[in-house]
Amino acid sequence: MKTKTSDSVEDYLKTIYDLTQNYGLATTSKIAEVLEVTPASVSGMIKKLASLQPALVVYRKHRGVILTPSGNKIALEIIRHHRLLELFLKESLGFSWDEVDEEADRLEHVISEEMEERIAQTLGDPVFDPHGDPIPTKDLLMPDHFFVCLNELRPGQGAIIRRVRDTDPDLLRYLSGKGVIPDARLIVIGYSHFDENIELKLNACEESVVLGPKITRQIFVEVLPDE
Amino acid sequence: MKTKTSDSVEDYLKTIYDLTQNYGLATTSKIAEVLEVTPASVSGMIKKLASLQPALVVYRKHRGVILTPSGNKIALEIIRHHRLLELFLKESLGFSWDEVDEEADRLEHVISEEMEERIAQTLGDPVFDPHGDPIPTKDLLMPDHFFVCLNELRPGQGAIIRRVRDTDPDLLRYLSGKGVIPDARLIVIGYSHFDENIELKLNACEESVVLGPKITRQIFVEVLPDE
DNA sequence: ACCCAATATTAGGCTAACCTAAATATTAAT
DNA sequence: ATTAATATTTAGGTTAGCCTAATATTGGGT
Ligand SMILES: [Mn+2]
Ligand SMILES: [Mn+2]
Ligand SMILES: [Mn+2]
Ligand SMILES: [Mn+2]
Repeated sequence: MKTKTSDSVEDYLKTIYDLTQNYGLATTSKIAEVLEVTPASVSGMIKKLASLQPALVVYRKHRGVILTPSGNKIALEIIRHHRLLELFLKESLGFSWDEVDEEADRLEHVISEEMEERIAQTLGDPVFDPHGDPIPTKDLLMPDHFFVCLNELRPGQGAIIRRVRDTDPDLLRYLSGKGVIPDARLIVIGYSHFDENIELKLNACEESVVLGPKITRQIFVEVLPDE
Repeated sequence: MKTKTSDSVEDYLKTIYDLTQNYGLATTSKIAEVLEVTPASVSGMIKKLASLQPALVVYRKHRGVILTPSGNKIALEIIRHHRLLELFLKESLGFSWDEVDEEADRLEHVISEEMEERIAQTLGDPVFDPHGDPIPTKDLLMPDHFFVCLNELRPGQGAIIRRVRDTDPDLLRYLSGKGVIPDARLIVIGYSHFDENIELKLNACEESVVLGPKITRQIFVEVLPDE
């Protein structure tokens, strides 16, 4: 009887998956930063993950780490739990999109496959979480998504917001206060190459909004064809 | 910043609470049996709980253990989580009453007070869990309940099933198969003092049911006045 | 090509929660 | 009151996951 992987191991694998997607590689210090542990702890855990039977990561010292198929599978299981839970907390219990990440981070490790399945059914097998991140399918395939980063748009271009990075709850609250949320339609009306500020007009609001590059790099959109 | 009590400590306190209610005292070996650890482990944990600041239990060696007010409070918090979760899993996600205990045993440690509150609201501040156990109120008062054990009833007496001990999922499945579930109305039609079997007729069913004392001691009812 | 700052690893330790085996206390039966 | 059976505690040890401090590697700037 194979014993469940620990919460810690699951968090490491999930983090390695995310960093690999978003930065190309997962380094010791990035993992440490995300998980709020010391780099020394990460070195130790990585060594362990690499020497498990079967190995969950491939490790080349000082070169960072990548997931093996086994590690990838566990990561996707946890990410599916996490994103389904986020949506469930929002849709069924009325949480707001800035609160769900923290709660899902704890719940993701303890729900059964049975509960995962019932949540997915209740929500109608959803494809995106509240931040626009894709939810891996039941057989653990990550849906493709080809969104453009908002900081690449220029005046005249129209778009629909599809995804906002979910790492900072304060930013999420700030953005929803301005109507910058998934599915919002917008048109870019200004850009300054000095500070990379982008000014945009949301369909739903009167006022225009100016966002700096620190923010626009966290937002991803579907670009609309010219009218 | 006081750090959260561990899952383990929470399970010990919950178990001590339950044993104290149901048996009058919580002994080392009973705790060990419920938590599926060795008595030696329980001795160690109890010693620790008693020496915490503030103490969570009062411990007299070889005499068992009782909760302090602090320990009681934590136990009731976890029991409130557990029972709200059981009902939520049944009502909102379609779990059956024999599945909810196991799932709630894991979830009870990780839900936030915010989530507890939202679940309670969604369910309309319920008073009983799916097995008829009372749910502590938000300010951690355990509602009184005065039910009679089914094994004390005799032919001619009518009753409504109010509570079934939730310790054995197989028994719960067996009983719901026969219609023996909370809120079912029944009348006792037979009793044998040789084997303490009780025969009863449920309003909802044609057939009568015979239950042995091992079962009737797990079932609690509200006795109806004579007609 | 070399050096240094940034990154990463190793060495050594700690704590929580468990275990087994040995010792001891309690209780029930004579 | 003794003793045997049962219940409990103590002693000693393991494992996972973290920490700090010391050491080693890497890679960019000169
Ligand atoms: Mn997590
Ligand atoms: Mn998300
Ligand atoms: Mn539990
Ligand atoms: Mn219950």
